[in-house]
Amino acid sequence: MTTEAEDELWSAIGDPSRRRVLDLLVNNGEVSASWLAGRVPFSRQAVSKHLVVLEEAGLVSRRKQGREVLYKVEAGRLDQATRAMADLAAEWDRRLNAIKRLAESAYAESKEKRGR
Amino acid sequence: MTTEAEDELWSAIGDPSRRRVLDLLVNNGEVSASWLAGRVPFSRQAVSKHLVVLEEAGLVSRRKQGREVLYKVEAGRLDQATRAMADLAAEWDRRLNAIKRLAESAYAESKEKRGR
DNA sequence: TTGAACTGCAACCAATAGTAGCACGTTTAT
DNA sequence: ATAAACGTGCTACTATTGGTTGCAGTTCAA
Repeated sequence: MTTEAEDELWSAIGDPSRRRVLDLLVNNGEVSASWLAGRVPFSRQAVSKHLVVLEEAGLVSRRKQGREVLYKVEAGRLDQATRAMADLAAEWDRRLNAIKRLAESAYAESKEKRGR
Repeated sequence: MTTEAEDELWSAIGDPSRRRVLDLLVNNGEVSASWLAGRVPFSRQAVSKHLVVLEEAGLVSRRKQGREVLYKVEAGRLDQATRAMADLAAEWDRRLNAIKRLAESAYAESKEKRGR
């Protein structure tokens, strides 16, 4: 279930700081590291490092324009990532509900025995 | 959007090792740290530390029985966590699709102009 | 009662998120 | 044309944290 490639996606998105950066990119299109740094409680260098990680995970791409570098979200890859997240969530839900039903039927059975 | 309490959930689930531990707990009910350590590529102490984090995030609870300590998933809290994950994924999807539609209509417009 | 199993605690190591400072390239203004 | 200003990247440094080993304390069983 937890493959290595998916782990890269998870740890990219799992980090709170990177999630903030990603969220800013999703909502603002194509922007620079400095612009992002102005909207986030840590330095430009930290933003830049996170962008490297996100780029290695394929979640963002860069484009140099003059003296600045613009970053944007790779929609397809992010879609794949959110799908994986939703899948795991659904899988856990499924298991937990199965266990819950087991517990309820066990309770009903014991109740029946007590009543006998 | 990204509150502090939710960040605790995310970084709890975002870590690959913790996700493996959680997955084992979801699939096996109530088990001990040593049992978990036997099914995971790191030591019992590492498992134990992860369980502390998961417990502080409210995702698991502990129960002492004789000389061993049994852990189990707190279904309600995990449900809340997976819901938050799905919500963020949906939100990103929504934004990306909106942007995609914008781009397509802009393309159609430029095409129309070129054809004129 | 002696030994084995399970846990918790402390010390230590390695990786990484964060910082600050400097050097380099590009734009802009005088 | 040249200097100032802006944006970026690189390096060194610190702090946090995931991981390890070793040891001591409990509980169960022979």
